[in-house]
Amino acid sequence: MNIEKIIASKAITIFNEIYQQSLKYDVVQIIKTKKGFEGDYTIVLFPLLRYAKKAPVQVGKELGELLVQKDNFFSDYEIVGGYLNISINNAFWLNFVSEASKIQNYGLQLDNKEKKKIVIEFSAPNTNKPQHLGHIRNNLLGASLSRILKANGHDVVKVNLVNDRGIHICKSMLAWQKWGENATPQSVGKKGDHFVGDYYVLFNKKYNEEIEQLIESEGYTRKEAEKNSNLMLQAKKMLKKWERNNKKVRQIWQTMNDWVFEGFEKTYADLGIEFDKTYLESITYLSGKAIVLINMKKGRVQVADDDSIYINMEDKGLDKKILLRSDGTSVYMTQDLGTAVTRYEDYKFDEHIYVVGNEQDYHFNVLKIVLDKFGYEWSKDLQHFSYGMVELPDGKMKSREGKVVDADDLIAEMYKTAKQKTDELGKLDGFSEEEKNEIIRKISIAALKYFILRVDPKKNMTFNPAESIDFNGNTGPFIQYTYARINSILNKAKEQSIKIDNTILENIELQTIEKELIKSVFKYEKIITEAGTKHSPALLANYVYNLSKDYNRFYHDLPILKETDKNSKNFRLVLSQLVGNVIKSALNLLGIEVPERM
RNA sequence: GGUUCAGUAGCUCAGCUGGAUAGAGCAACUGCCUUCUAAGCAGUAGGUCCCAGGUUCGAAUCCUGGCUGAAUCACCA
Repeated sequence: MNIEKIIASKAITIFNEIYQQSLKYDVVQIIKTKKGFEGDYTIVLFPLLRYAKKAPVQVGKELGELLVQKDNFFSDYEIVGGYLNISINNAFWLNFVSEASKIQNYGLQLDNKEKKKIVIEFSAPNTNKPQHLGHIRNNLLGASLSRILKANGHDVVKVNLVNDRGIHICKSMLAWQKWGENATPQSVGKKGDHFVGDYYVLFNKKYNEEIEQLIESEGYTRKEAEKNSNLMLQAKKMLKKWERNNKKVRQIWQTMNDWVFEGFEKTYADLGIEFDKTYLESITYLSGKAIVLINMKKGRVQVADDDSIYINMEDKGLDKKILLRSDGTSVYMTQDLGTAVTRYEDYKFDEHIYVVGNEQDYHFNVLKIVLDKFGYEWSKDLQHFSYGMVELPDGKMKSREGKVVDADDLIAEMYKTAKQKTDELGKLDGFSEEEKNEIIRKISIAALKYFILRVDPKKNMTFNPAESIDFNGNTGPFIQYTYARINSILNKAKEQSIKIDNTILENIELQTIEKELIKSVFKYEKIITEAGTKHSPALLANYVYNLSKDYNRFYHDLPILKETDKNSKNFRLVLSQLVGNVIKSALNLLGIEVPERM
């Protein structure tokens, strides 16, 4: 229900009557009444003045008077400056609480008439190193957006694309072969992805040493040294062998990738991330090449002097783009062409969302253009959900320099801090070790997820480790705590065998704080829609934080179980239950679980 | 150099489809636990909303120009 529209249309009907005009309702601007003023919604009078040809106060008075008089939807009005603040009848708010509390999944819009089939790709890790903070943002945004789109009634397919082939994996493989002495993750007691990642780092270390040494002893320039690096040549050779299906190379590749997948599985489980389908680039990478060759026959791509194949996009204001290297091998773009076409054949999607960092804005722009030039009319349905980088307080993360925040380390660190904090506060005394651990796990993951999701996705964000483990204020645990409090009240009500009746009497008097809280709940539907269309979990995160703040104020200022008036007590219990459900639902859309106690 | 995005309190962020006195949290200071969970609530202090013009009754929000930062610009993924 769009209440602003309803108010606007009521107001315009009256306005036209008074001033003999025939304005459309969208001339009227309805905004929420600012805090500190009496009223629920505000009609901005300025735009109406030229039609009424009267002073603002006059117009406001005439309009307000008739609105309240003719329509019992409104209960009162007040004019401040050029603003007409109107109050909506309490019965409306009470009725809303009553109705919303009866709906199973209040807020979710599951019967969308414009239901779309949406494929969403996220995560897309490389198998040469463990995931870091950047991946976490990607995973969380992708998972949350999927849930939000589902809540908007769409049919969502979550896919992962694992980049499991290429020169970077060969580097790890080569390093392991040379210096690994047949060690395995089990033999050294290390998580598989970290184990393999260590060899990637080792390769780069030895490679850099070699470069320095070549520059010194042979007098090469850096470029020449890089070209002549023995290690790099061996890695390239290994890649060629891989492509030719060399048995030995394939075997090492398979073994090492399996280790990495095992590690990833654990990280995904910790983060609560799941996929409907996982694509492997080692399987799909060839299909792009075929597409390029077909389009060469159709004259849509050009061949350069050195036999490389490129496409000309000068008509789109862009440059040329290489699609096949001079040696005939695929580039990144070629692979994405292939996967896009495969995806479309697999799902016939109405929309395809790529959750990928904004460093690749240009790439996805080009991808769409190339597919369009190749005649795929669905290229217009590809969307790049572009999010900003995660930076550390002292600058950017650099994986080659080892200056990264590792995902697993971070999760472990958060858990440790949450445990320490919980013990300090003595919050979970009397719980079994198992129950305790489970609650602490939920809290620590919530802190991490909320910290990342509350920031507007398209913006770069700074990750301050010290702040991320804070559990007070604008944090995930604060919201969870609100839920736990509500749950505790409801449990006590149950113990006292109080029956909560959500058929609410319409003559309960509402306190300002109660009304604020109801209005906050009322916004939920709108926020879900907005988060869906704008692709922004941050909207939901900020919403549920504000809702929690409103509830805590209510909880602090007004008695609930101790309220003596039976009707008020019942109403406050119904409202509490409703808020609890909305908090749980909203957090769920962010992929955050709620503890029943904390 | 071109393109895209960003610049709001000491710090991290909201607000941006134009509306009233620009909001939170953290950090600092002050109150409130014999009353439903103090991981809470209330308060004090902290602002040339990067700068300069323009549009408008009205601009943090829209437009233009500048400054600063980030990303990116045909054979790395």
